[in-house]
Amino acid sequence: MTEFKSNFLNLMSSRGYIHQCSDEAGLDAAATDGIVTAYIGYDCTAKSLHVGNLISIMMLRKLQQAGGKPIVLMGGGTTKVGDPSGKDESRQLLTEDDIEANKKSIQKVFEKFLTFGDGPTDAIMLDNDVWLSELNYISFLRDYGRHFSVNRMLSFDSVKLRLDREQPLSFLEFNYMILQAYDFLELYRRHGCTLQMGGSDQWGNIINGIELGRRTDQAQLYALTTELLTTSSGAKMGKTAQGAVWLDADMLSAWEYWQFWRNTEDSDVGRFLKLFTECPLDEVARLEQLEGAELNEAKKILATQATALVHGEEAAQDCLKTATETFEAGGTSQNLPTIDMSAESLKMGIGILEAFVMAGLASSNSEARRLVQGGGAKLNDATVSDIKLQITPEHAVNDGTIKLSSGKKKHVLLKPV
RNA sequence: GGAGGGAUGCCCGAGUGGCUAAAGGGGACGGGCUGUAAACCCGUUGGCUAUGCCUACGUUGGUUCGAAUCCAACUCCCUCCA
Repeated sequence: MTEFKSNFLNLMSSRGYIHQCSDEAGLDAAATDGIVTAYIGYDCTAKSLHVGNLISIMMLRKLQQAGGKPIVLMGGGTTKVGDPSGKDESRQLLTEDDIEANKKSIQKVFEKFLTFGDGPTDAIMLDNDVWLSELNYISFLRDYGRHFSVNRMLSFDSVKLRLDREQPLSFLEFNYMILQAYDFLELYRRHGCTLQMGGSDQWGNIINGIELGRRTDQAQLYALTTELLTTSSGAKMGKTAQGAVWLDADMLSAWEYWQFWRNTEDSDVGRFLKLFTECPLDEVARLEQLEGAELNEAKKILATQATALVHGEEAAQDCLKTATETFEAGGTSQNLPTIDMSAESLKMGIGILEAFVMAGLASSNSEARRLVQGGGAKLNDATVSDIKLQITPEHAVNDGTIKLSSGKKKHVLLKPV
């Protein structure tokens, strides 16, 4: 590991964020001499960011901790174009209304990680739609288009991938990298932003921005990327059965979020503690050394700290408590996800299959039936063997709730009201 | 505008008249082993008021006792030419 002079790069390096840097020495010097202003751009393609975006959010947080100024750039404009990087086919174009709604919803997350304000190192949030939608086609081409060589653009991975696979790449998407390069220049001019960070898939786009800045403004800009995050077994981070691991509590509960981290693979624990928690490095080193089942302690710390950042300390502690009660004491915690049901219909008797669907543990009666037949369905911790079983008020235990489980990990309480 | 190729289940992909709710793989879910891990092994994987019924191979019609498979028109996509 290289030793840096600046707090910023030392922090980034020691916690494993750095994959590639365009000019380590130059950036190190800049970060030592003054406040570095850096930005990361976020697409507005979904209502919430997910775990895959988390590493970059953490980078902005670390930047601020190390005395830099973070800029969160919402891609209100670039989302209208669509980033071809890493996708082998075009996405459906989103409407402007959708983009606007997504943008509003995404913004909330950042307030948990960054301090916004007017001070020199306070974070600011911008939307590139402000300048991109103002552009005049001809003058833009003459002022900036001439700095881009199509020959070179064709060699970029994001483009090459499509061409090699003979997948379509529209001219619209082809322009994405130019717009992203222009963003960097615009942020340099408006806010003195000299560093763009992002995942390694953004490297080409970032370098384009650096080049453009040098050619038009003789600016010295920098790129810093992280490894694209995968688990040790190679799976992309952030995808689970239900879909992405969202950061928004409305889309994924704190409990599920905690469980996601709790189920981290052994070999990822140390790496994730460094990237996704504020756990001191010597403590991480100690936790990493744990063997076998003891490593579960480290996973709980990982889960609780990571959850605290997104959902708050209190929610994280609740999750830890719930998990301990449920998995270690083998009991039933009242903090498990609870679904209300009608007490009236319970009196009439509710079919076990219907109950599993109601609890969200199965998407159809047939799926619930298969779950029962496969021996994975439990009612109050007892395996259900009869698909015709009727649930009645007599099944309500522990405070009048009924516990349904799918497999060992997923539990839901039904509460008659 | 011309010539050719394509559209199949969550995804990839086989299937060219009945044996097809549709091979195979991936993913996912459940079980086993374990530590709420990984790897590995086994099972499941359209829906329903269920020994039956309904829906489904781009859309709409047609041929046929019978169509994912044959025919026609249409929609969308790709490649090459202009």
